[in-house]
Amino acid sequence: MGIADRKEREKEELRGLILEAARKLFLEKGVDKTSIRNIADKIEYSPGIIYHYFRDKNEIFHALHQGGFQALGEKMQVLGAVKNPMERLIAMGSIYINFAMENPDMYDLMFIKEAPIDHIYDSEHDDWKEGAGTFNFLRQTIAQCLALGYFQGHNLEPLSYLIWSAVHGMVSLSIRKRCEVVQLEYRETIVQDALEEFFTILRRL
Amino acid sequence: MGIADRKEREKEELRGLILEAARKLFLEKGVDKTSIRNIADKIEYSPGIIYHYFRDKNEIFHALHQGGFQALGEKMQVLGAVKNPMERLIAMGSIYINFAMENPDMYDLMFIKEAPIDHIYDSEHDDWKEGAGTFNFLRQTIAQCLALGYFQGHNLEPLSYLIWSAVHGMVSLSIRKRCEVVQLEYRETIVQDALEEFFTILRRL
DNA sequence: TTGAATAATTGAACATCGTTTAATTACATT
DNA sequence: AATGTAATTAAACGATGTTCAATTATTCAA
Repeated sequence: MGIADRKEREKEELRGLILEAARKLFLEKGVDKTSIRNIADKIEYSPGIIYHYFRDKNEIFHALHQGGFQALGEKMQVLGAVKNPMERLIAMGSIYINFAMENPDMYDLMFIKEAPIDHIYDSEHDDWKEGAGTFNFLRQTIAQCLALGYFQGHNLEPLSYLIWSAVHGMVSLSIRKRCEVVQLEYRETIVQDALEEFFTILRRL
Repeated sequence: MGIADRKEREKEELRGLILEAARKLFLEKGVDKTSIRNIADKIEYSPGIIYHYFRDKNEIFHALHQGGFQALGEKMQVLGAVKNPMERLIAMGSIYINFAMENPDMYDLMFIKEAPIDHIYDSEHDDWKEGAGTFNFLRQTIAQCLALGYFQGHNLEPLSYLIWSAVHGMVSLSIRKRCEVVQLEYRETIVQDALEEFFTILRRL
């Protein structure tokens, strides 16, 4: 049935339009200030139509946050060239932090916001695939570090979580504007500087 | 003027009632699901009255979040007894994490949510006093560690931010439900275990 | 080509939200 | 008791996410 196919294609097309409009508005104004009616206005459809393509607002931003993981994953590609796992771990930290600081709204959506993670708990398979992939990559690299004798006396899983926590902490405190507590002369570069401290520590372990 | 005094007292009393009702609802349901009308219902007044005591919803939760810092500060009191700054730093980490895990909604309000920090930027003195006090205490302790020869080759301000980031990262990832990426057998105790890893690292520096 | 069936799309409505304001009630003072 | 002031309310405004009956567009069979 060629007609059914075209229908299918058109349906996908509108879905894409919705996502694209949502993405633009989201990057301009953030999740909370992007309303269903905003999106509908942008694509020149009525608000109701959106609910024929997405269960709710959360599902739209879940789809967008997948795009964020795609982008982060692509940035991580270059790490394939770094053979030494310790160097790779350090490069990974830099890429992660850069991504977060360059795309604060997207990072917020991916790692800080309650949405779109809420959505996952209601759906059938309630694991967070996007995050799991990224964390697996981190864990693998750290496992290789351990195998080479780095981080002696440390345990893989908690150490991985700690390292993730450290970089996440730096950027999330910055993104959520808790950095005014840092002395003025350090404030602007505090995330980068703290990251350097962290690298120094990791290299000594 | 005794009457004016009583008026003043009654006004304070109602303000207290609003805050108390807001606090209860907030601890039950979180910030977002606590509405002005909910609070008004609880104290059996009309919603409008709240705006004679608080500029907006944000100001109410700013007041509540101050209470959170008070509570955290009180828990930190015991640290006065710990003379060695390194031990004190470690104890501080435990208290911080315990507070966060025992009062996740309050921690969220204090360190993760956009509100009530937004509110501060609009007000005249745009610094975050509550957070600054806590961070100062951390910085002081780390400064004493440095003075005793710990953490050689590290810089006070970035190191302080890093240490804060690490503990904040652990609890905030947990509170915002990013822990499903951790392997199941470690998941339940991952924050405590990662904290132990962190202590091990700090002690070796 | 026409009529019936199916799908896509809309517009209006619902409940809720934070917030504002004019009107009303309660109270203190003269 | 009348007046003036402060406390309180009810109603409204413009949003929000979401649902649903009604409408329009499209496809299929006769």
